[in-house]
Amino acid sequence: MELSCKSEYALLALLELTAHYDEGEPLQIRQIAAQQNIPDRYLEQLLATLRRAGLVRSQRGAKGGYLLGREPWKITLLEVINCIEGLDSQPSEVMREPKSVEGMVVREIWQEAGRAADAVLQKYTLKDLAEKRDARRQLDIMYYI
Amino acid sequence: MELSCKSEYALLALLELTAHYDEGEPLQIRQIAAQQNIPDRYLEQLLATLRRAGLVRSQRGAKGGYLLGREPWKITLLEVINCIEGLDSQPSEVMREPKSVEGMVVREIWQEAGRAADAVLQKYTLKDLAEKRDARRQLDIMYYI
DNA sequence: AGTATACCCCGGTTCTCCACTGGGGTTTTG
DNA sequence: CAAAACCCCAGTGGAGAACCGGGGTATACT
Repeated sequence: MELSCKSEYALLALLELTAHYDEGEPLQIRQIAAQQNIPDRYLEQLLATLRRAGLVRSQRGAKGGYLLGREPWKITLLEVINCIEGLDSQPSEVMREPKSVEGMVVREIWQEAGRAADAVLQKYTLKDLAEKRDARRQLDIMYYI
Repeated sequence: MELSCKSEYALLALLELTAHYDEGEPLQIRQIAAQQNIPDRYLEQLLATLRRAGLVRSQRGAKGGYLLGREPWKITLLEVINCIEGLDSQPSEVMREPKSVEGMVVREIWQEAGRAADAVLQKYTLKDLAEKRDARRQLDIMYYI
């Protein structure tokens, strides 16, 4: 399980949108990028991908920005990484055909392992992640005292 | 879960060694490479790595070659991929520190997903893989008739 | 002994992909 | 109408994967 920079940035950005979900006002790319230490021009591309998948909504023009496309407890981590990592990694898997029986069997095991990992990512939502973060923050304060 | 070329080659080679495990005579790189369509000079490097980890034994000189280091049912797929993929991928994970609380939480979830995938790879041994291959071969024959 | 056949070690090369940057648009608010 | 934001497309630099090659060393067979 490799966590690509892309996926991490996307999750951090969505987590930031989750934190401000109740306010109902859009968050700007600049603010998200500054808060999470993400290159803003790069984040722009990721948000565009997330928008096409409906995970975020955008509001154009001055005072514009981004909002979550759905409630935070209805967006799973699996959706996010499938959206971000999905399109370009699938053709590379398809193009190299297993060509031998051994290859087929190996692939099947790999798919089983992948499904096991996906199951974990599917049971967590953005809300879960935000709650975990809050709990972690409380812990940090206690240790500080 | 990406299956790298390296890992697949290593598994196919070990599977070939498993098939000839009872004979007790070493298999040469050339034979393995030809049988599984692997570039032989590349396979050489992978076998060297597997040898340093004790997963295979080598016999030098004429009539030399490679043998499994242990019984096929005592080698798990997880060991193999950790051996092959392990050393160079870990420093890249360590070097980028999470730096934010959000980053930490995301990493933890990712590790949980990784452990779920590893659990699958750990429950399969080379013997299991060889049996799966044989069962698949039988199926192919039945469909052919 | 000598030679052919294997493994062994180290380095280089090519190619692809990721992370990132930049230039120009278009839409909306004030 | 101008500033602020999103939008689209294209390019670049570096790292790593896949692969190739040269030269060495150990061992079996004759």
